[in-house]
Amino acid sequence: MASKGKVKNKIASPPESADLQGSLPASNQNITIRFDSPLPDEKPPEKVNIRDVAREAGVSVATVSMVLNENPRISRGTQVRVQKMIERLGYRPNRLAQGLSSKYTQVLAVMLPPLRHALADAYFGEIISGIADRAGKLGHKMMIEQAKPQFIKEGRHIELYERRFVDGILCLGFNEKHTFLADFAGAQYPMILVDNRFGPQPLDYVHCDYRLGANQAMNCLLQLGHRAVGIIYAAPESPTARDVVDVYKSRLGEIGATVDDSWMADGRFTDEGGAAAARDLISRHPDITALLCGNDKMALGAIRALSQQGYQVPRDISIVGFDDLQHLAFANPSLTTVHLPLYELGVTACERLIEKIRGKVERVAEILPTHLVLRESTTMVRQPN
Amino acid sequence: MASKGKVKNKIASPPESADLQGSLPASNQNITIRFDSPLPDEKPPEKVNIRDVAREAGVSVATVSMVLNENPRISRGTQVRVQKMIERLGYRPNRLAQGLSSKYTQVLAVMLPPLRHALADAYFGEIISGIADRAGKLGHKMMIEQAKPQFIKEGRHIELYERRFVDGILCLGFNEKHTFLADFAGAQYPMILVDNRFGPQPLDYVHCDYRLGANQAMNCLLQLGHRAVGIIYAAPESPTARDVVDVYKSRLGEIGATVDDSWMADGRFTDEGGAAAARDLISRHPDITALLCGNDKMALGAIRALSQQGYQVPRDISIVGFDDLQHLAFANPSLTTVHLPLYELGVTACERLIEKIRGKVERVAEILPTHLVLRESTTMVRQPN
DNA sequence: ATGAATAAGTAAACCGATTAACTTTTTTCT
DNA sequence: AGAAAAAAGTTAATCGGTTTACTTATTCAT
Repeated sequence: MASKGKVKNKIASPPESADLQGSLPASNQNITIRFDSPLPDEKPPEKVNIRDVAREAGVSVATVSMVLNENPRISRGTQVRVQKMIERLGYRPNRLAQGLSSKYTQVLAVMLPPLRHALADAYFGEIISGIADRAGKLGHKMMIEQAKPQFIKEGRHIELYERRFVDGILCLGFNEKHTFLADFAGAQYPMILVDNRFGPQPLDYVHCDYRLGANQAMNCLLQLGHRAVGIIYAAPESPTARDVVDVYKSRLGEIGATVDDSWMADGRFTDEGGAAAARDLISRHPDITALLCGNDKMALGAIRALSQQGYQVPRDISIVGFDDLQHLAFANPSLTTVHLPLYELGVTACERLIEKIRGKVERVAEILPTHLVLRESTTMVRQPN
Repeated sequence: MASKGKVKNKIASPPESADLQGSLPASNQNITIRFDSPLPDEKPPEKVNIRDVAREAGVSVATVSMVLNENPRISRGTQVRVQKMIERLGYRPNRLAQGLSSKYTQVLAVMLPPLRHALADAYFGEIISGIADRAGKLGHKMMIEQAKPQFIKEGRHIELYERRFVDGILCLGFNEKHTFLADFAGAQYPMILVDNRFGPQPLDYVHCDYRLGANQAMNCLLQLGHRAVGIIYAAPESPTARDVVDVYKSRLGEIGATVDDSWMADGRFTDEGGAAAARDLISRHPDITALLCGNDKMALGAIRALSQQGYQVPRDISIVGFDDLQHLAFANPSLTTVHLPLYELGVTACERLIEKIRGKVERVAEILPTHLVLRESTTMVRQPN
């Protein structure tokens, strides 16, 4: 039993790794030079292929291949012998050849919307980290694509499969406005929509429980006595974003608070959008006491805008965000926010995608729980004196 | 596409349709749908390969291949005829096969340090955006790898080439402490170090002109009358980071200002690191009037720490950063900073790498100019009254 | 005219794996 | 003991391109 410590998939938590000691790959230690080679073995850049291994090990090419793929048809003895030779020769199977003759490329693509800073975004970054880690662990590589209009128009997203660049795609940051997603409907090509659903077609998805999150946020605000609560939302084309608005409305409705569009403003997911939305809301409702924000960036923008107008957070207005981005934990005031398990979301989406690739047929529709992180940007409503 | 009428297979779909879909690849002839669909948009999932194209176009496989590769040996007439057939059949060359028989995979890797949020970092994001855009334009795909210690230890960075995953690698965010970089020295495998140099070996690199940037920053501060200037640096193992410190020291030295280690603090490139460093410096030198920061994040941390201690920026202390990250232009106060052409850096690095891949041998050692962006975090030194 | 050079294609050998079908040996079952 | 089944390999076809060497038809220069 070559117990390779095959760790079964747990949803791992983010690694701490900061220290990187690039130790030189000390070339295989078992070099055991028998004859007196005066020169320390220079490296002949001869690329060794599967045939070389087969010849040296005295078996057929097929056997080597089967050893490589851990085919149980090979006996333990041969397995070990061939493995030894593989290491001795430093053989690395050519992935192009493997992909050509097998069904899989072992590559996934992460598709991002064509936003200017999608690649620098903490929200995406967190999800992608999860994807990258799990993909690596499962022996897959990860490509990044941005779905520019031109790219889609030319059908390059489908080309990704057809030309055998990738086995599957994870789509981040899209919504129902992105109609090209329907191209993935036939189950023809493995794709998983991450952190959203898609109404028009039953696509596979994994997303955070925005309804739960919204409830947690509203629980918090309501328990603190807030009744005049505004919302800064974004992307009404996004089902998960609508979930938040729905919950917001119904929770306020339940307690008989007025809730109409004048309490809602679109912050377009951005910093400045959030700021503008906050200014809007405060001017329409000077008596507003709390703000629910669709993401942390907008929450931050709102806080900034409000404090520039002389309001203090949380004394005058409480703010709750969504995301729980790391670097905002240190903001001032630090942000009360709904924690989205973004890293785990990436991990899960990646796992499901690979299962799909391997042939699993069940529909993927998974929803991960959120929780509220209470920090400084919320407090009890001020009693009107 | 237009008519969404026909809902695709629900679980319980009529046997008839299931039958039609599921089986018999036998008659790949047009299954002329008699319904009201005017265009028999048959979607034969038959994968068409180069042989099919050759047969249909009445030429040899070699000719098709040459058309694909725009080989001038093919006459204009044939070229057009074959191209037409390629489009008619919707042929897409299999990249694995292309890679296997040609020298190139058309894939690049971006290697990042194993920092927890490397993928969510605005600095990396900006560079990667440039890389992605240019790579796409030049017909290359982009992979992302994080150089975890284990990854390096197992020699997987070299494996990337040996197994033909990629043609070349761009290394971001590494410094001289990352000794594995020496593995790329032999010019054996195309690699370009981005935004740094590497002392121990003559590696190819492209980086921003940190010396110029530091001079621009110091010009600004000195012209504003500052003499008591501290510096928050990071990663002394990084040549470009040392450039900044060098310039800082020599510029202050020139005007006879005292400059020793007590004016310098390591902010580890992070927000909190910058804050801690600022607190340190201010306690050691309460009379400090300006702070040069190695990046925007540390500058922001410093501003926050200082204002928490009752100092006002820029009234009491001027701050200059490095990077010019987009989302910081809206900070309060907005940050005076040295603009690094990160997007262009990515573009350039990508171009150089692809040239290397194509066989160019000259050493790559390019340095891109910076400029100062004057905003609100700097002002004239207060006259000691 | 005529041999040489050029243009435009083609045939076939690769590239380096996987895998279906088959063979040979060893076990198992009755 | 003898037939059937399982175990452990091997052979050869295949994946889908690129590229070298070779062929044939033209064009060119003298």
